[in-house]
Amino acid sequence: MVALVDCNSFFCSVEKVFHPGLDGKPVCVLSCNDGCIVALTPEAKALGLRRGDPIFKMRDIVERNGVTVFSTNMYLYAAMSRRVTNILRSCVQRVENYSIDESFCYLDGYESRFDLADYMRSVVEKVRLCTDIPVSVGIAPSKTLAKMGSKFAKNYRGYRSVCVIDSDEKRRKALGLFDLADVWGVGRQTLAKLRYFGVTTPLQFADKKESWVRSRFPLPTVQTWRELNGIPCIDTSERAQKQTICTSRSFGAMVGDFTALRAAVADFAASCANKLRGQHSVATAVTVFVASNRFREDLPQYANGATVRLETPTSDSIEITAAATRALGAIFLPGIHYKRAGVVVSDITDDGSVQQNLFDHVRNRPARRQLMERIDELNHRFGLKTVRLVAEGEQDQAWHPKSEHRSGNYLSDINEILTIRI
DNA sequence: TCTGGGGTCCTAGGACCC
DNA sequence: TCTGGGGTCCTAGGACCC
Repeated sequence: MVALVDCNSFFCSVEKVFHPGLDGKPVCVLSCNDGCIVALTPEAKALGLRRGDPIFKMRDIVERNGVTVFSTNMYLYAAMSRRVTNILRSCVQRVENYSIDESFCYLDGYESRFDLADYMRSVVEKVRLCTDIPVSVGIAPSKTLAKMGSKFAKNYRGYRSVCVIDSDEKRRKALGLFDLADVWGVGRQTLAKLRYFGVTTPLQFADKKESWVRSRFPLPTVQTWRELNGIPCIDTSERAQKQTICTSRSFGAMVGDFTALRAAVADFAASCANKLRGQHSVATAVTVFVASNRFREDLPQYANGATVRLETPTSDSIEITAAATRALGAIFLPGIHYKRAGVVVSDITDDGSVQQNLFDHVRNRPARRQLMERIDELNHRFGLKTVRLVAEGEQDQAWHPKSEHRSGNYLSDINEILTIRI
């Protein structure tokens, strides 16, 4: 049996930990650039707000009902996520952190010693006690069923935060009640195709013959079918290294000037290089993409991308930024109001197995590597971008995303630690 | 005025090999 | 009359996830 532990309205729950008094109140967390709603409490949902709504269109509802709005603060959420995962690891031998707010706990061997529901309820209690984050748990023979269980646990108080699907009867009952669109692995396209074939509930889908599914759907959908029938077959183990790394942003204000756009791209490129070093990788391809504001029909539209290949795989900020700047030069058009840009590094390999290049234009790689290490150390100690390339420009630029309601980095920055007045 | 960011995996089709 | 069979690798795009 496997348990899926899911944090309820995670980003909002984190904000509520540090803003007591918001319990039972409508709270929203926004996307980068204060654009859309990405997380909201049930109270906010009840007002008609939805995940994905642009916040400027919802100003009326927000102001009339006193909805508390936060800018996204990923450092804070990531720090809290690590705390939750650590507690799970202290309770269950094998824990796989699946996303920032979800972990799978493998319960093999636990059923002989514990009642699984009781045991996981004690884990929920421990998480609550140590972090004040509410979580919901689904326990089932497969991950897809466990995820389904966690949704039942979240939506019905009777389960007391833990829903177990451990018999065929419970499985069929759950499949009959659950919304097909909410099944893990069923997206918009698959949903439409299933409906076309007359399948409207997870139960109808699970009751099809495997051969019927195989002949009409791609492999991932077949796996979902197996999982719904209680046969575990989805592997969620994390890769040691990411295969592509991307840094992209929408701009706080539109950018028309090449120098300003170049500064943004340099900033993203340096960030990609930093992420590469963080996982001890090097990349061979650097892609830059830019786009105008697709919502402004009154302005000329433009979107393009270009890839530069490097002769020697690298994680050096200077090289990657230079490559990104070249790629940008190839696609930059004057007269466009750019709203978004990004850098992707790909063709990633381990930094311990780099093929040397006889004609390498970088004369002293070991020294450059040390330079990057020193920069990373300084930035870790004194804050991100304390030491940066001149190409990245000043730290206060028009393109920087808006973040007008950000709470402090209470868990990671001594200067932003919570102040309590007694 | 204002609309997110970062990933993985699968598949079909083309290029190429003998 | 009649025009093969079997494979690999790469890439772009689609679908899905959080």
